[in-house]
Amino acid sequence: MSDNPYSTAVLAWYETNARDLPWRRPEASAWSILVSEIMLQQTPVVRVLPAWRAWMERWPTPADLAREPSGEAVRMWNRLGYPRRALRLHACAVAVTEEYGGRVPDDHATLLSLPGIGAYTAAAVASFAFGQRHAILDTNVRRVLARAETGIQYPPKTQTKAETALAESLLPPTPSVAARWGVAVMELGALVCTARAPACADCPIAGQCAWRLAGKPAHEGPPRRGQTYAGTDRQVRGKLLAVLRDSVHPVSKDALDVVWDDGVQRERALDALVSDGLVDPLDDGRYALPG
DNA sequence: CATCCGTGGAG
DNA sequence: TCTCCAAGGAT
Repeated sequence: MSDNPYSTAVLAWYETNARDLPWRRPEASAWSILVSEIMLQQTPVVRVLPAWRAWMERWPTPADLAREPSGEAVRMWNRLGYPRRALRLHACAVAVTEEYGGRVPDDHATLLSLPGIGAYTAAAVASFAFGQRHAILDTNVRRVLARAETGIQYPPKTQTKAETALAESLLPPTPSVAARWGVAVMELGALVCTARAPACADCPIAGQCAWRLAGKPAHEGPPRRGQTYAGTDRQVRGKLLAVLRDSVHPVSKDALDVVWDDGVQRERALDALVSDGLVDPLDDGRYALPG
């Protein structure tokens, strides 16, 4: 096994162009890296930065977070989106504190067993925090590999086994190099090989990119349609939760009812929030963030 | 495996 | 305005 054909160029590019993100600094704890990865799930770096700083200042260790009620995590999460992540991060803190002596586990399988941590995040923490050799396959890497290797503009909508195999085949043999490679390809996708307007002129592997060499053929097949948001239960959930987040005290049912006209949809959304553990229905008929 | 789960910014 | 997309995970 030897390093893949891109690694030297990509690693050199990363050396010069990497962003100075706080969770990449040498002094960043494994826990702070884990927190950043949860926050970064489907959320842009620029929005995570201030949230991560405030979060780590308030709760520097998993034990600090674990002794808070989960509702405080939901409140602190503010408007980062997908608030179930806050709940799972809190559950993660509890598990790390109670089952692993307050230390973030360093093996992939154990990380994978923690709440809110899937294949990508487990690999990311094992690689970025502990320098291990794991394939990093996030939306950025998928796009880079789709273009450079497969020669298509966009990766498939859902991740395939072929993509996983490809990412693993490109992994440099030495763990420390592999870890560096993973974050470097991700950064290349985030800064150069972007979804809308890739800056091929600035790309260190443009000369070896199958998609570019093929003349950048446009995406084939049906348009990659994302779900619409307006009018969905997600929007209603967001409005309901915002009321609770912004109130120090439990709120009356009336205070929740005003945020959405359609009563059927509103009740469905509220029930779902309760079911998810994001909202706590009190005995007196009011509602609060979970205690 | 397809769908659901928030939010905000860029083009 | 409207569409697309941003370090995914759980079911």
